[in-house]
Amino acid sequence: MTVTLADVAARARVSPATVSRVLNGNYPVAASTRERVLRAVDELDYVLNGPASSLAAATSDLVGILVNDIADPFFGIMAGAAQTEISGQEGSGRAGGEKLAVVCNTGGSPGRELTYLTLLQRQRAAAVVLTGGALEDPDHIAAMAAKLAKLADAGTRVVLCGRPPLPGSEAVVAALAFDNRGGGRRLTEHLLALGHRRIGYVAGPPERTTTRHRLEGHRAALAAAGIDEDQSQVTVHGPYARRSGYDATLELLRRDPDLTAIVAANDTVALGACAALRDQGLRIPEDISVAGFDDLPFSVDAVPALTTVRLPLHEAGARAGRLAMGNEAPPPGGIATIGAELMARASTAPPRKG
Amino acid sequence: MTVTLADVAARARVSPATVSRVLNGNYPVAASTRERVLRAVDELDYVLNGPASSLAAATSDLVGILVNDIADPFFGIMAGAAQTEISGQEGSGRAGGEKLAVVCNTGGSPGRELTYLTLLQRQRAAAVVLTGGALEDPDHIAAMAAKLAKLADAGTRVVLCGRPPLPGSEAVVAALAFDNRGGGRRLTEHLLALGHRRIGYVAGPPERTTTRHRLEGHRAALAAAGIDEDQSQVTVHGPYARRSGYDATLELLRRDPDLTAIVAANDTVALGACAALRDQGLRIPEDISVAGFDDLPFSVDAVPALTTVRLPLHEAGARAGRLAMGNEAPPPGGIATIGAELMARASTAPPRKG
DNA sequence: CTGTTAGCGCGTTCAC
DNA sequence: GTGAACGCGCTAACAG
Repeated sequence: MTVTLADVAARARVSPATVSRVLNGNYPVAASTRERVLRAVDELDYVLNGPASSLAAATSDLVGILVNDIADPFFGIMAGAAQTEISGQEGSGRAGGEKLAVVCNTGGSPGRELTYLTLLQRQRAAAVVLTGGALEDPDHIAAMAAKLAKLADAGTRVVLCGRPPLPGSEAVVAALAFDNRGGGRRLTEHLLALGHRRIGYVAGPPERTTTRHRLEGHRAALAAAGIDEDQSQVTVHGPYARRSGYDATLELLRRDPDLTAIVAANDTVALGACAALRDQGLRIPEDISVAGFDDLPFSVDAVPALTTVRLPLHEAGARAGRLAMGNEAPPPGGIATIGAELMARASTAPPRKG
Repeated sequence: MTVTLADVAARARVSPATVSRVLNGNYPVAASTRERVLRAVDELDYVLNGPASSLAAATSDLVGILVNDIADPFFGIMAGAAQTEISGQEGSGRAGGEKLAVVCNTGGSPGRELTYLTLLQRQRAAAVVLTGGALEDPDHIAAMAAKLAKLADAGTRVVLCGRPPLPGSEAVVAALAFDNRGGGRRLTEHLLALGHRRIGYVAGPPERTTTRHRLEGHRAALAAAGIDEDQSQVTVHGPYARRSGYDATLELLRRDPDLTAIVAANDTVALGACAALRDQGLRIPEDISVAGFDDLPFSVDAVPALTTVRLPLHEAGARAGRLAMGNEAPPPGGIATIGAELMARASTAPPRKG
């Protein structure tokens, strides 16, 4: 039924071992033999049996990329860059020694995250890239650290991209962490410099590193400016979604109608915030300023163009891909912090005098 | 080093076969035995060897989802829905009989598309879902048809989602095609009803089914309204990207400054078009109307809100996932057309008199 | 309900 | 430079 290595060997009048050698290209083979084998492969339309070769070699060419939300370009950009770096730019359809780079959508669920890791472990994946913020629940952290240690132990390269180093797991090849705290601080400093004092904050889901770090940066800037009031009144948490920005903004306005600026957990949330403000008849930035985070492609096209913090998602993803392939030396200590740059645009302006 | 089925069997004082049976849950096993085995699995932290079991069973739990651009929510939404349907909503980290749903980013390259299919074939994937428009190059169509036939032959379920049925391949379980032609026609009819007569069109890349069908719908509406001039003057092709919409719009304005409306290949392109128009000092929709396609989440938040055509991406992806799992009966003839609904919003209005 | 026996298809020592 | 033999870890018949 299905053609095997032995069939190819018979047709090429060589031994199975030789066929294996030309296919893997790791041993010297006479040019004439190699050609004969390749021809037989073509004529028979032979496709290597992945499971069999993985079993025999005790490794596979699978590389998993985990994302929290595949419908969010934040993850799509990183994953795409990593995948390109791993699978190679072009493809002939032949499929030589390529890796199979593959993205897995956890939906932000810790259970699914662990399940995917187990599934990848089961496949003896060559590498795993974890993108985006992590959940800070102690149980989950412990479970993740244990799982990653086991993966690393089995020879799987583990790379973190846009995620802070996991406490208690030195099993990781490299962690590329975004400077969310610094970015958050600079963004709020920008607002403070414009003269804002009453700033609402639409935060991401609690217990996520990304959420916490951005919020900490925000509050650090406020504290440095001598704004010491309790911020919990003007902070609302919610998922990283447009809808959340919309609802939270209405809530913030209800709590404090005198806010002169709103900082959102990310650009998507900021867009929802803008919609809510418009629906309330408020003009941006004349009546109220808005800022986001990430600088996703659509942010520059928003009206008004969104002030935000740029994260080099593409570069980070590509670098993670290279690290996963072993094509780049890990940073010193295995940890690199990736800068976050303020992009001041039209959605922020000085508050109204009055 | 790594613990195997035999280790578990020894610890549970049963035969390897029994362990296999409780793990796969396909044979009756005494409750007491099953519990003993499960405990041993836990104590030993055993993880099934995927390649070995795939080899023995001649099937795998891998399901591939191919997308043209993972950074584009159009694909992200479909892929996410399909993946959820396949992998299940929740996850305990245990990984029982779950499938490993996995998305592969072709970047729109035919070579990479074939490479990924070969890689999935090599893994003996349980199913493959192809999303989005297809390339119309005859060679590529033939190669794809052959490849899909071979996959189907090897027991892999093939499902098309948002892609028209492949001519010459009846190997496909089901094809869910979007009504791009109908949607395109209704959109342009809407513009015509508003009074527009000079309409520019920013098309997608040539030789893509999606591009062609949307354009055909557009032109069908024009023809039905008696507008028979050569449309090639007011049509510009480009990738499905923001930048393309920007550049193409400038080009269209140069060719015909009297355009009263611009139809874009999709919402992302439409956003770029809007940016270009604003940069030219034109107001939307007072000076010129703009329309997109897909109704991605951000489109309703654009300013002004974007008139577009809604595609039920989530539903289509979920259905494709169910079809891939064999959890839903294929439509009659294996082909279903999915409706596209006009969403008339603020970015379109009657043209200026004068 | 459970143990025994064979392979699944390939990579990898060894010899030659 | 090439072939022969063995085993990777598991599932699928068969018994019993």
